[in-house]
Amino acid sequence: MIADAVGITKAAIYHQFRTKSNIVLAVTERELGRLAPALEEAEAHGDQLQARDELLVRVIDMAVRDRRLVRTLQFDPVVVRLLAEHEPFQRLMERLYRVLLGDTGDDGRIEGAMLSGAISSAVMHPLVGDIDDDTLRTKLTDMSRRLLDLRLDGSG
Amino acid sequence: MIADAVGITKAAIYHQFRTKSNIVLAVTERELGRLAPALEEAEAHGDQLQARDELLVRVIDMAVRDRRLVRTLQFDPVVVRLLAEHEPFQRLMERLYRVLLGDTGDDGRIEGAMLSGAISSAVMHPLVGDIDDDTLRTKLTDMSRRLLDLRLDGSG
Amino acid sequence: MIADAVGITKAAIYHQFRTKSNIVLAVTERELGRLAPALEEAEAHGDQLQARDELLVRVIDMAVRDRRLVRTLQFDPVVVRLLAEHEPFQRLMERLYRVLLGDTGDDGRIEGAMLSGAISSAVMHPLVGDIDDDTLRTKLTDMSRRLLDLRLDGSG
Amino acid sequence: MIADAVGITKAAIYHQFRTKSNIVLAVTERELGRLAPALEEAEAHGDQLQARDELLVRVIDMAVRDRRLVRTLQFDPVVVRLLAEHEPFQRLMERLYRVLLGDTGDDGRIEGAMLSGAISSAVMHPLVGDIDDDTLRTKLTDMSRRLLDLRLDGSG
DNA sequence: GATGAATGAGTGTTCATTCAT
DNA sequence: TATGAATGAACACTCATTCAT
Repeated sequence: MIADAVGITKAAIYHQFRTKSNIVLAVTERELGRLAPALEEAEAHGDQLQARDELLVRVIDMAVRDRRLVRTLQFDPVVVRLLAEHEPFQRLMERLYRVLLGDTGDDGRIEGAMLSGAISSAVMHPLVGDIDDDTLRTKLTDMSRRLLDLRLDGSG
Repeated sequence: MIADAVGITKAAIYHQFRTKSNIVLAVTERELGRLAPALEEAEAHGDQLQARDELLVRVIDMAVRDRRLVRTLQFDPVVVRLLAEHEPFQRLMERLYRVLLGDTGDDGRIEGAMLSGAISSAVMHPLVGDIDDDTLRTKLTDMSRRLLDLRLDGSG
Repeated sequence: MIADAVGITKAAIYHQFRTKSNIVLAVTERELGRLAPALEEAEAHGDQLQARDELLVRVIDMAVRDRRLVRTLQFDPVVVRLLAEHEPFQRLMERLYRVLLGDTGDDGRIEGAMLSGAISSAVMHPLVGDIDDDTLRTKLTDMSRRLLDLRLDGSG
Repeated sequence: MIADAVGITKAAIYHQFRTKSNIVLAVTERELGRLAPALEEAEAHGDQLQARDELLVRVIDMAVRDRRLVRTLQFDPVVVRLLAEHEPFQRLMERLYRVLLGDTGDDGRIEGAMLSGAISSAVMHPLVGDIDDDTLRTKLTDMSRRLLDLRLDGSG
């Protein structure tokens, strides 16, 4: 499917990436890399709510825009297992969760999983196709804030 | 895979279930059927928060106990498509969401998707294996309540 | 399929007929046995055209009435091979052809095959479904006579 | 079976032909394509008996040479159904019958079915194996002419 | 750097048959 | 007599991967 979509032969792909895993890792790295600036910014500004919220918005934005990518990263069993064993990816996710959840220790794992599961499930839901991107983004941000108990009542 | 795991021949499975779909539906029906009593109870007691919360607790309980089932129902692409076309299952899920989310109209779809995505992702997360069931249940209930804005502060 | 159609279990059938071949042979014998009287009559009256024609009419009649049986006997590869190895069936067919074709020696084989092939193909043709039985019978008799060069111009 | 017979793997076949249908269609097209010149010639020379007879001879020739092909095209239930739904094949057969039978309207269907059934049954008959190709061809041509009432008594 | 051809291992499914009860 | 459960062997088809060119 990948080869067909790209318009070259399977063998050509195997020339570039020795295995399917490599393709997955390459794509994942490239896409998640786009979150890096916002992540670094947030890490620099430590505990400020606004920085965390900013990052959350970016994550949701990416999920809403690249629904198919999200579906694959989150739900394709082969991909999931692969990424779970790929340290660089795991480190990135840990940093992401630490910032978003405010350094909640080991429990962060659960909250992180819930957050990403919630967002991914929402954007890939078949019936969500009708909803326009803006409404979806707003709704998702709203609920994610609630899930994270991220209250932006004036302060920052 | 199923046949190998069970230790019988493929043909023996096909003797019991005429198609793979039938296997999936049989398992799903059996497991989700267990939620029926709590669901009916909640529906009978209408808008009471306590009934909704009770149902939420049951759902989380089931997810924590049967992690692999949840993973399959929620994420296996074949299973997901099959269930999406199976009316009885769809009706059950709709009833479930209507009670849990308090009849929030069309938006309920997003919230429902987020809730189930959050719970499923949490229980199937590879790193959640270390966490004991009780902690996981508590944490999940807590966050789900927040996500649903289900506040049980005295009234019911 | 047979078991379902008859409304009993496969195992019950295997109790009566030890193999599928036996079922086929039993059915074939029963159905083709119905041609026996006309065949014996024709054999008794030797070279008379009328007797041969009478038999031809019976054969076509049976083919038109029992289209599905004909299709199976003539075209199901398993059945064909089975019957080709079953002496009693072969003997019956030989007698049939000898009478119909007027003892044409070894060449009778070809003519016999052509005759039965022609009739069977005609009755099982998908587009022949629209044609009413009488028209079909007439047409078939007509053409079969031509094929056999069976001219009934007054004499007998 | 095909893969085993050819001595390569099943997957190799699927590399060349995406489905079994494709194999069937490819073979059919290649073989029946050989009749095209004679068919066009006959169509050009309209109602002349000689052109029709020439085509008949070609058809019989092909059937005698490629007995196994004929058996499959005519009698394999899967192949038959497939070809019945393949328009190009249906169009070719219609043209063939129209020329051979002299445009006999709807009745042509029965005659066409009888002709092809007769020829196919003859060449695939197990006991016809002993008869040499020339004798078979002659006999078949002779009887087919009779069936079609194609008398070549001088005129053309 | 790319291609076409091939492969092993699997998946979903059917079918003729067997066997303990 | 009949049944339910099981089986081996096949079949149509897919997928990740390899390799000679």
